[in-house]
Formats: sequence, C-alpha cells, structure tokens
Amino acid sequence: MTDTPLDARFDPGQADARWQRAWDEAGTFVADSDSPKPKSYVLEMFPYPSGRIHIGHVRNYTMGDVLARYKRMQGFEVLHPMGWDAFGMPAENAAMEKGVHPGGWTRANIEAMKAQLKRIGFALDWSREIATCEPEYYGHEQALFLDLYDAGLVYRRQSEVNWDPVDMTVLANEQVIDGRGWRSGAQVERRKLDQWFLKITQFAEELLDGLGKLDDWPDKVRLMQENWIGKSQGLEFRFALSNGDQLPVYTTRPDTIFGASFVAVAPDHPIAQAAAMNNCDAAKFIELCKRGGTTAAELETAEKLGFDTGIGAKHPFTGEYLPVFIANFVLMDYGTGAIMAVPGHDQRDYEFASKYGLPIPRVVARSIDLADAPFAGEAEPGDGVCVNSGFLDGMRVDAAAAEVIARAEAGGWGEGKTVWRLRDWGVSRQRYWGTPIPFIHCAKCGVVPVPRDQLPVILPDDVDFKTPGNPLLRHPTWKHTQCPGCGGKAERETDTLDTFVDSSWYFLRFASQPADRPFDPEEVAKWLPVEQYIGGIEHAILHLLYARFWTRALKHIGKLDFAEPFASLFTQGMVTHETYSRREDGREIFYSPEEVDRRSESAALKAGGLPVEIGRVVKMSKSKKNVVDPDDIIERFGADAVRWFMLSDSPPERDLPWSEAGIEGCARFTQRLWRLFGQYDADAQGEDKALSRKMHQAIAAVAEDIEALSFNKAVARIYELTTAAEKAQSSATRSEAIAALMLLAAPMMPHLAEEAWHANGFYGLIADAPWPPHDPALLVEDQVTIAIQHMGKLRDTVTAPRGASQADLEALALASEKVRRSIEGAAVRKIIVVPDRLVNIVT
RNA sequence: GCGGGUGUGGCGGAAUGGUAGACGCCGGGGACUUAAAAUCCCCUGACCUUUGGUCGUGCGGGUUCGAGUCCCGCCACCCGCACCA
Repeated sequence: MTDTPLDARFDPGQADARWQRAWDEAGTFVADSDSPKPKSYVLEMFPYPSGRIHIGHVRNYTMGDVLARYKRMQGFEVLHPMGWDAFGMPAENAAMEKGVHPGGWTRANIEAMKAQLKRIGFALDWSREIATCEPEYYGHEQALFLDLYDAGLVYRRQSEVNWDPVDMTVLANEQVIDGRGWRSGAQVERRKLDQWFLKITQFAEELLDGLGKLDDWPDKVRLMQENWIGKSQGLEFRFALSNGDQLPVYTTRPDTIFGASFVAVAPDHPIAQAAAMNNCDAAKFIELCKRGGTTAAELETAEKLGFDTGIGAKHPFTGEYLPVFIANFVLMDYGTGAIMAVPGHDQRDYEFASKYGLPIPRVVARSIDLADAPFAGEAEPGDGVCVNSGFLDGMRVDAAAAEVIARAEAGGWGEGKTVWRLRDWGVSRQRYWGTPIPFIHCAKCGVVPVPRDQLPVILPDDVDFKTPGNPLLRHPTWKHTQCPGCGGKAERETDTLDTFVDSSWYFLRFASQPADRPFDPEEVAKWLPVEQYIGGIEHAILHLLYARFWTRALKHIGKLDFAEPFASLFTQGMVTHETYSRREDGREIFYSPEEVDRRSESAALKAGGLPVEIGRVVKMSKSKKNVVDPDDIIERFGADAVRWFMLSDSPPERDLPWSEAGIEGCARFTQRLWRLFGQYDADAQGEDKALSRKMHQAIAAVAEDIEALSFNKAVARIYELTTAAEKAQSSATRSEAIAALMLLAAPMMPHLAEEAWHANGFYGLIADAPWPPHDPALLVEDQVTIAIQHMGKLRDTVTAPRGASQADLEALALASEKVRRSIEGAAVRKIIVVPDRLVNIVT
C-alpha cells in the first residue's frame, strides 16, 4: 500500500495551479534545439487576440496539446509554441467604437488570453511567444518583403476595391452588406487604386504539383486548392471585329465553338471603355456594373446584365457575325476578359441568352441522333459528342477540342493555352493596424525601397480614429521623409500588408528568433517542416496556400531549402451549441445558456420561467448568444474535465456540440479515475491474464488512435480499460493496469495524472515519463466469434478458435439449429467463408 | 452561382465490402442512505403475433453471396469564394 492515501475527491482548484507551476518551474515544455532526441514540431494555427479565448480555440489547442505531450512520452524533443496574429481590423473597429488605441487594446487582449491558455494547462513553450504587431516581428517581415521585391516577386498595379463614397474609405468584403457600407449604408462602388501584389502565379504550377506530395493532408483540402489554382487547358483565339479590330478571347471549351451565339466582354475591357467614349448609354451601363461589392459570390449571383455594343465578331469557321455585348458576369481578371458565349453548354451564358432572346444552339449531345433534343430549361455543360458542328460532328468533346486547337494553330488565328484561375496576391490594405509596406514615393525617383539599415519602419503611436479613412495617410509627420535615392522630400507608402502575410512565416520565427534576421536557416532546418499542423477548415485555401507560396518563394531566393512548411495537416470541426430564443414583439431574442434552465424536453428562462424555444445546434457566436466561456467552465469543472470533453465523442474533424450534461459526465469521470488511481497497490500479488490482455490492447490502441488524431476513439479505449480495472480483483496486474491508465490519461488529463503519479510515489513528473510498452503477442484473442448468415442475414453466432479451417467453420455453421430452421431443407448452393469472421450460406 | 464537405438510436458517435449501434450522454428501474448528494448494479433503435421474427444508417435506384461502406440520380445542412481572421 502507498503511505499517502489519496484524498477522496480530486480537487482541480488546487491541483491545476500546482502542476502548471511545476511545469513552468522545471521548464518542462521549453524546446531545446540542441537536443540529441528526434524532433517533432506540433503547431496549431495561432489565434487572433480578440480578447477572450473561444471554446473553439480550446478544442484546437487541446488536440495539439495531446499530440505534443504524447510525442514527448514517445521520446521526441517537441516544439509546441504559441503566439498572436495580432494585426487586423477588429483592433481598429475597437478604436473607433471605444476610443481605445489598437495597440493597447491588442496587448491587453494578449495578456488576458495568455492567462486563459495557462489555466488550461497547455504544454506550450512560452519562451518563443510571438506577437505579429511588435516591430521585433514585423520589421523582419519588411526585410523579407524587400527580399521578394529584389527577386522580382513584388509589383504594383491597379486593382479594384470596395469604396464607400460617404465614409470616403475602403471597405473589406465583410463590411459590405447587400452592396452597402456597414456604417454609412451608402451604395458601395468599385474603384481602382494602385496596389501592391505578390507574384503567386509564378509558382502556380509548383503549388499545384506540390499538392500531390502532401500525402498527409486531407484530400478535400488538396482538392480545394487544386480547384482554386484552377489550371485549364483551352484555346485563345482572335475574333475579327466588324470595326476592323481584333478581339482575343479565351475558352476552356473549344469543342463547343460552333455553339457560340454571342461574344461578351468585361465592363472594364478596352472595347467596353471605347464604347463608353462615344455612347453614353454604354457609359451608363458600365457605371451600373460598378455598383455593389467585389466578391465573386456577389458577381456570380447578380442578375445577368448586358449591353449590345453594335459591333459584330466574325466566327472563325462559319463566317457569321456574332453580336458583341458588354456583360457584368465576365471577369477582366480571368483569361483575356472576353469570352465566346455558348448558351447551350454554359449556365451563365444560357441565362444571358434567355434574357436577351439570343439563339441557344445545341452542339453537344449524349449521342449523334439526339442532335435536335431540346434543353430542359438549363444548359448542359457535361460530356458527350459534338453535333451541329460541321467537321466536328460525331467526335467526343475532348477529341473535338484538340481538333479545333490544331486548326486554329494551323490557320494562325489562335493557339492552345494554359490558363490559371489563380490570381496574384493583392497585399495592400488602406489601414493603420498592419505591417507598414517599406517603400517610399519620390517625385523624381519613383517608388523606392526603404534601405535595410532604416528598417523597421515603425507604426506611429499618435493616431486618431475620429475620422474615417487611413490614419497613416492623414498623420501630420509620419509619411514625410527623405528619398533614399536623391535625398529630396518624399512620402512613405501608407498602405499596410494583408495580415495573411504575417501568418505566412510565423512558423519559421517560432523555430528560430535571432534579433538581426528573420530566422536562422540552420535552426529552422532542425525543426521544419511542421510535423503536425492543426486548424480550422475555413483556412483550407487562403492561409494555407499563401503560407505554401511564401515558403516556396523563400526557397526560390535561397533562404530556405524546403518548399512545403506543413508535412501533415489536420482540420478540426467547430464547437456548436443549441440556441435559446423567444419571439418578443415580433423579433427573435436570443438567450445565453446561463440564463436558461434546460430540462430534458424543454427549456425556460431562469428569471420569470417563460418558456424558450430550443433552436438548432449551430456554431457558437455572440449574436446567437450560444457561447460558453472557457474560464467559467474551468472554474466549475477543472481544466482536465474540459480537456476531456473536447476530446470525447465527436471525431475531431466534425463539429462538437457543447452540452452541460456532457461536461458534467466528464467531470464525473475524472473523479471515477481518481478513485481508481487511489486503489493502486504496489504490493499486490498475482496475475490476471484477461486484464493483462485488455491493458496491452488498450495501450496499443490509444497510441494508434492518438497518432491518427482519433481522440474520441482513444477516449473510448480508456473508458473500457477503466471499467475492466474497476471490476478486476486486486492483483499485481491490476496495479500495473492502474499505473498504465495514469500514463494513457496523462496527455489528455495532465493535472489529474500528475497528481495521481505523485500521490502514488512515482518518480518525477508524469509529463517526463515514457509511454508504457505493450506486448504485440497479447493483442489478438484466441477465440473469435463467427457470424453465421443465411442469404446475407444473420441467423446465429458461434465461437471458434482463431484460425479455424474453412471446413470446420462450414461444419459449425451447418450444425446450427437456427440456421437449419432458416434453410428449411432448401438446397445449399454455395457457402462463403470469411476466416475468423463469418460464414454465409447461399441457397 | 461556383468549389469542397457532412448526413447512422432521444443525443454525440463506432464499424479493413462481412454480427449496424463499440464507448459516452440522456432516460427508466433497482441497491445503499433517516433523507439527499455521491457511488454501485441492471435495462434502454423501432415495430410485431416476443424461447421468435420483421424493419432499420437522409431520399430513390443499382452492383454484390453480403452495402452505413462501392456506383448513378436527388434532398437538406455546413465551410470557402481572393480586403474577416
């Protein structure tokens, strides 16, 4: 027996803080890059410091934490850092609404959130903490930006923004609601500004090919990125116009060229601009198209509108003249900004042609004899054979496309071309709270980079947010400087960088943080690539693609020798909660879980008892008030119960519905484990073969499940072994199983595990203990249950020794009374035997 | 609109094409208790003519000895769409 019997109840209020302090003082989770151990870099997407840790963060970081702690137990030197994606719009919004400084607001938020993370007991190396809003971080980012500029990967061009004509400011897409500014309510316009771009398109092919090697990324994310990059092989060709000009168009479907019934150009296409010059109706139409937001979703769901320019375009094969329209659904950014429209086989063209009464010829059909089949109210974009298409008739579409390209090239009026959907990355933001773009505008010398020895370009602190627009632009002194070239008066660039730039290299800075450079390549090479990256699916495209691009770009300029930053990616689901609401005065009013008394079938307000409606289970959000506060639940249940809840039940890639009953169950389980840990007896004698087998199976299964990030399954295994150990008689095996349970639970419930480890007199911290070994020979059972089916339906089960012969299993099956009754004398035609699993009798 | 995903008991979910519902929550019954809390034990997909049987994995088809799993067509919900992070 141990000398120190455990207290009857586990007290997280005491234990959590005690062990958090013990880890801190021992520097347990400080990563040593000089360690001889194999290295493992576990990273969760760093948070935006909004002020409070959200339960979704808790889930994300708990998953990474379990993996980090498990890897340590497996003998790895683990890097598990944390930092803050600290630039961005919410700080400026807070400044405008509450009159606080974005910097002060952000730094206070960071302090509060860091304290919250510490209370959950995460195994983080805080010595490497980063906040992107500090010059010690963004100054290096400016240096990297200049490196990319020197390599020709940065340029300026005009690009459209959402312009609020009342607030005289640029709006983010999320600030445009139904085409209007969120504060002013004014009709938003699309306006062109000079902006900075990164040449991500130069790496399009590489980024696409690289996906094929990212075997440990989810297929869905790779597919999304592939579609986003959007490589297409098509035909670029020129229409001869009735006005003597030529109009280049690009199409991915040259096989449908005989189905073109009109030509359409983007509203900002040169032809449209020219039309506007001498036709004020055309000019008005183009103005109309410029209203509303810039998002793809808005552009594509807007009603299809067009303006006939009166120009004709000569079809290269038929010689017929097709009308040229200006159309709001054609994008200047893609291909040549002009299309041949084939209404029969493209839905957008179909809607446009229907609206303007243009012909909708069929040029693809399932078979040649269906050449005159009518359309069922929509376009048919699919596969088939060409019809009504002259020399293409009867060819399959892919062969026809190749044929058209060959003829265009032979005739000299077009050529096969690869076009990418991916566009260059616009990084200019007309905002204060971001990394200043390190350039200077000089009347004589043009746009000049800030000399390296003048970095960092530091944001001024004395700014005001009383008037809309960019505070850097109207700051009295900040932008005025000397030109590094001629020494004359010049102005700083007042745009700041997209915050996606900040998050495109923070994982490098975590691995290595010299003062004089962004990172040390040798130090980075010790840790990178990140072995396991964990974050939300909402980042599947932009953040992950930009980080991949940035890493490749750094490799391209010789700063790194690897191209992919994240070897393995995992995307976790959201934490959700049902909503509670009442209709009051015709409006739906939401109530928070604390305000509601939830019974099994109904719910009512605690104050007053009025019934509330239990709504759908949705993502937690402030507007729906269905949020729970991590501090509150840790206070009530302890960090380990909260961590256990985050891991239980729902598979990590799916949504996790928060429930009060669920967390209560988790808290009960911590006490149940605690009682079991109190029954550890170092002097117990005797062997328990059945329990031993279960223990070895559990150790192997939990390890496998954690490595696969199937935490919910690991949790189920721990429940099973707990139940088995509770029911077993005292024996040496039982004590061994109890000790094993402490170790299996250690990554998930580290405070409880430490407390039990210590109380039972084990040496050191359990965080430093090795993962328990298992005997592979004990993983399989000698007796197996065989299912006996008749015509695929279960009739009986029998037990048989593992590895029993087919003949023996057949005999067992046919001997079954239940099976014989089911067959009822019918002739057995066939018997299918799956060894160690089942026998299926076919009659 | 386009791209991607998800759908299994009252609930979260488990299941290399091979016994559907492991494990947990909720609920029901019981033990202990003066009582409660805590704890422990048992039951818990639906239906029927209940020592047995039928149905059942969003809906409709298909492949197979056998389909939650594979194929085709739908439906609903969720994520992303380039200035939210």
